[in-house]
Amino acid sequence: MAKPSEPKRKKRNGGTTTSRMRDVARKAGVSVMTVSRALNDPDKVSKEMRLKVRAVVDEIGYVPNRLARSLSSNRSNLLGLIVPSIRNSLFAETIKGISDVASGNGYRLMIADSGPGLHEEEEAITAFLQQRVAGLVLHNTSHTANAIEMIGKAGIPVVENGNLTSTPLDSVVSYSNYEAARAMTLHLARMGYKQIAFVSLVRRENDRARERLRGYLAALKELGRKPDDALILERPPGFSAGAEAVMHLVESVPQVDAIFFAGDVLAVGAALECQRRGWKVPGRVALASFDDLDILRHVNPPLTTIRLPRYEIGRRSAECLLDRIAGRATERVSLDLKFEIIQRESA
Amino acid sequence: MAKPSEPKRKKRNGGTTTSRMRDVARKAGVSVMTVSRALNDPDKVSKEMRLKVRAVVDEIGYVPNRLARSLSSNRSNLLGLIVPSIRNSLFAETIKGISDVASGNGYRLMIADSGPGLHEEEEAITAFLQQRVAGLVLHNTSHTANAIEMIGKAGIPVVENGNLTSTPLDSVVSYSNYEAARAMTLHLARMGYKQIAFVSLVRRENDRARERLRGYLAALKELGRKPDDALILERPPGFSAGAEAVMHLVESVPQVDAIFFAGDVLAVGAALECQRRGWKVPGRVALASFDDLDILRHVNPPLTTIRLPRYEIGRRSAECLLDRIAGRATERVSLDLKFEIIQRESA
DNA sequence: GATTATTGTGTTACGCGTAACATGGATCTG
DNA sequence: CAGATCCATGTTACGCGTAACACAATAATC
Repeated sequence: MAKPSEPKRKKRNGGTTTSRMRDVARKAGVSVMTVSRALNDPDKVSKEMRLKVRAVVDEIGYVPNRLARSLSSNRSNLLGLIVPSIRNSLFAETIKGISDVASGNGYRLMIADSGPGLHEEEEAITAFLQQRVAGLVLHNTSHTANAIEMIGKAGIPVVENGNLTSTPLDSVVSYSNYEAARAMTLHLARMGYKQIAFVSLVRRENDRARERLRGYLAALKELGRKPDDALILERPPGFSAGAEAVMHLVESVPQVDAIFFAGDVLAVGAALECQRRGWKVPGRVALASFDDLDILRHVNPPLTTIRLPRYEIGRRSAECLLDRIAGRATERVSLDLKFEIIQRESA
Repeated sequence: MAKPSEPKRKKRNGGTTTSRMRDVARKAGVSVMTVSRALNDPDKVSKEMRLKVRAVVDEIGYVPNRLARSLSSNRSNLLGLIVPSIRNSLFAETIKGISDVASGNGYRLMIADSGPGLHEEEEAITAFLQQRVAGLVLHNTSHTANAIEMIGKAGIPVVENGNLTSTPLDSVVSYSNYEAARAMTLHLARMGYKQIAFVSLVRRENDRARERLRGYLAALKELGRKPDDALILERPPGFSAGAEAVMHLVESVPQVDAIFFAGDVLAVGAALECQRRGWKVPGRVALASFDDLDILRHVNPPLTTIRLPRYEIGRRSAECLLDRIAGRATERVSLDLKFEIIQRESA
């Protein structure tokens, strides 16, 4: 009987008092452990216990505390995702893929926008490790030394998915930017284009853009053509930059007959600009794009592009992470989800 | 001397061992409390302590455990955001606004995609409350009864930002979908259009779309016009649906002279479709859009639309939340960030 | 029917930090 | 110089759960 009276709680913020597992236990007349089991491992308790506990939980509106659970069990249900730009709709598909798998398995997704910089990525990684995420998805495939070390120490699985890097931190689920750019360049050459320009995002600190340029250059080499600096541009993201780039190229290098926009929505901006000016595509200049944006099919003419399995990349990345977290898989994965050239009318 | 030997740790997952504050304390020859203070409240410790602790932290690569901190202090640094569709680029700006403010203040953002359903939103809310988020941003302004009750019990600040609802759960930072749709409809009427069609997303479970329809109908009423069911459509999101809608309207109701696309990228799809078919815009039919997508400026002709302060909504939502969390503000906020009609060539 | 497994529940000891209070010395105060 | 005040640090007691083990009651085994 002389049960030591409940220790008073450390402190509580003002009015509202969230109920604890202990409150459920008391009300149901069982131990907290039984409540814990009834909620998280129902097979371990008898049916009547399960029902009684559930009833009390519903009655008092108990919301389990994941923080405490994670701390105690040393397992969190958080996944971290870091993308260079949340604004960029290209990532939306991948995010959705990750999000679907995560929430379908009881995991929650934290998203950080690192901007283009590696240092900001490191900060985001630090923050996520502090939250003790169970796994990380990184879009970048290059990182600061510090970031690499921290991730190594943390011992959590990581999937990179911006490029099929040959030197992943851990696992990689992606496609080859190099091969894709190379394939498109060769494709354009096969279509008969002689002067193929290449426009990408700014390549500094952007390994995808660099890989694409490598692929373009490799294709030129295979074709026995010399790269021409005047045909290689980099531009900030956005429609306007694409519009500007096509104007610039057509005017400054009149013999250009095809432009390969290797990133962002540049190609769309270019296509719309051509249309506005009444330039025939591909008559005046052919256009090709890199990303499988829905809108590419709807502009006039529809744009030749590369279809990338972005949703699938998200899905498989998350699955890979969860497999590793659950211990179902222990090997690093290097998964090439390929790409596909979609031939439409613009080139 | 007879210090009771370190209790062995409960359990550790295999190889990697994350260091604890205790390890830092031992190595620095101070108490854990001093370490805690040196890291979180530097003014409370002497300069030499601060430096010594920092040095040890760097040396052993200690990563503070936010889970433990949050649990112990009863304060988390997590914000939850629930949007109907992560895929939809409209939300990207708002997400960025929230994300910028959050990470600038040491908060982390968890994002859930609820889909169009209220029930899924409730699930996401539950999950976030389990993580003990410090605040919530909801795009929806209608919720299940259960969700409302849970949020009430949790006692955390909430900002809704999809519509300037007059019956917010707590605070609201948004614009009036009703007023915006009404204003655009009146604007189109002033431009001389007589038969103005209205196309929105599916209105069931989408209060924004319903509000916009209300605004459209209110404007018609003010104009002394009778709504015509044949001129009111709902469509799924996407370019194709917009393209289909414009064709459908022009063919089934030949006298239509303007179409107000009140949602998603429908208007863009419609504009591109008109262009493909060589229909003059606004000659054959005028087009107007609801959202301030960058691309609207680039299609031909540029689309008349409504500019919404989406980034600002995100930013102010997050600020409002943080003010409430920090106790800097205790009052509910109802902030109307307005909208602006952008007159371009399509109408 | 005694012995061994199985099942259901409770007990104890943490997980990793922070709040609140305690302590000892330096500084101020009149 | 006694007493009040401050400052830097330590001690204790939790926050809210789970892991691991203990234990009693039931079921399976021969």
